[in-house]
Amino acid sequence: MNNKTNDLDTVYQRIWEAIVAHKLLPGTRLKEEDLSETFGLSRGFVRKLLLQLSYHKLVNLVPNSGAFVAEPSPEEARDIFQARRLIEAELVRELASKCTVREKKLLQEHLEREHQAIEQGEQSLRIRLSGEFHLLIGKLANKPVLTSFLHEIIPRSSLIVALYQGTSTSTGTRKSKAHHSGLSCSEHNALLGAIAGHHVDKAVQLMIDHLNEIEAQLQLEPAAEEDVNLKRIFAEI
Amino acid sequence: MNNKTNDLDTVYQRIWEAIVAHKLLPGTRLKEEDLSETFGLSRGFVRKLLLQLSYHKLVNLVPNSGAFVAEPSPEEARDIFQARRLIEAELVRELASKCTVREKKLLQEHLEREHQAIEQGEQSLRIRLSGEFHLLIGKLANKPVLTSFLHEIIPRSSLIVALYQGTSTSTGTRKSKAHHSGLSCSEHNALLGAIAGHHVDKAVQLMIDHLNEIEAQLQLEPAAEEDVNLKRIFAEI
DNA sequence: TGTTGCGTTATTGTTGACAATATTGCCCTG
DNA sequence: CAGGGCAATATTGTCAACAATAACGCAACA
Repeated sequence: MNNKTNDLDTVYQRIWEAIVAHKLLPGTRLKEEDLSETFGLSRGFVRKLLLQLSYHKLVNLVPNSGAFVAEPSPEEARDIFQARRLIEAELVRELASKCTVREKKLLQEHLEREHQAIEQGEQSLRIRLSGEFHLLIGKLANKPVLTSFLHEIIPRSSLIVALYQGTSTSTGTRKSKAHHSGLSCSEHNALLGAIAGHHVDKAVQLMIDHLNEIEAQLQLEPAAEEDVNLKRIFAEI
Repeated sequence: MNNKTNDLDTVYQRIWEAIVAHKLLPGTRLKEEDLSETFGLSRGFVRKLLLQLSYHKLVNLVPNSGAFVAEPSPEEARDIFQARRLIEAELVRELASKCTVREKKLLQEHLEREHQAIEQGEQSLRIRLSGEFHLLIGKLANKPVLTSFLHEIIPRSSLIVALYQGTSTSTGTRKSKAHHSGLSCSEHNALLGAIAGHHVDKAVQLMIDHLNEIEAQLQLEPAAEEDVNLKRIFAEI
């Protein structure tokens, strides 16, 4: 109704960004009719959309109850990062051993955009680009299956990072966020150097270190139960 | 209409078995209405079903054209087995390092059923159980993400095995099939021994060898083009 | 006052009819 | 007789009304 770009993929991305940017908080209920009139889509489309989001584990689809944006647990977070280390180490090994000049250029261009996003303080864009850097590595490594797995867990990772990094005090956190952004970007930079230079083992190690670094920045305590959520926790069974 | 067990999961499995057992040949078109009246389901359900099957890459969903049972290429096959080696090596490493008696028993029971299926010549059941053995390892290893990945590629592997093992002469092939069945089962047996005995490195190596063995049995030539399929190959773009 | 049961409302799930699209067969023309 | 376009048909895609279900509030009772 309001926005012209209301095809399925676009709306999917808009919702995804809203989730990652914490405009839609974890646990929020997504009513079909609300989404339907917000984006000017029929309820049928909204249903497809929610189904896709649930496949990617960004929303939780509870039968006869509704769709809720996902609240990945610390255990899930750790599990996901472990899987990422395994898969991305392999992908980066593959790419580093056969990276062409053209591929190097593509990675460089991407990194440039990442850098711009940080400078211009576009947090949401930055998170997306940061994820897409990893996806680009997968794509260039030419391993469709492993790359498709990455497509499934990187959005979840983004949600996890958003969830577990900035929940404490305001000023201090903002500082650490900025720090983290720059760190991540410089690590991507180092990674690119190793890949382009065909330093296979080094590239693999840098990737693992990078992922460890991201995970280490998170505050993955067992999570103090919020009473509001209890209801849904039992409903989820 | 005919069968009582017409819930979504059951029908899904029946179709999957039909595909793996080569009752539905790769490239076959699956018309919504046909399926709908065959299983006594509404077209809406059939649609969901086909969507699920396409997520698992067992059917190819071409917009405005229909659903076709997938024809994984030799390249896809190799890619899938490479991914399996990576993931399952990790899962078996995890499980072997902390396998309890109870878990050992579960694996043993499963293997027993596999053995029975071979003895009774139930080829289709055997293929399913063989896949489920690997899934059980994943489940027991307690790595949800990696295990969910396995759930995505093992059905595809089954389809690939069905596709690329028995397309040549009849008697000779049948012999090799039987041979392969027994081999696979005995390899599962050895694997179980290493896992239960907490011989981590040996278990990992056995798993990799086992997967290599399966892949090696396949006839993954570049595949002589069948004229019938050409149409669809171009439509798939 | 707290709790249990019931009726109302709001939301999701399903179906069947209709629209859009592709496929097929036929006829007309060169 | 071959080829291209057009009409007929078959199949998929979409939507809107209806059914089923769960959430909510109110009232009655302990």
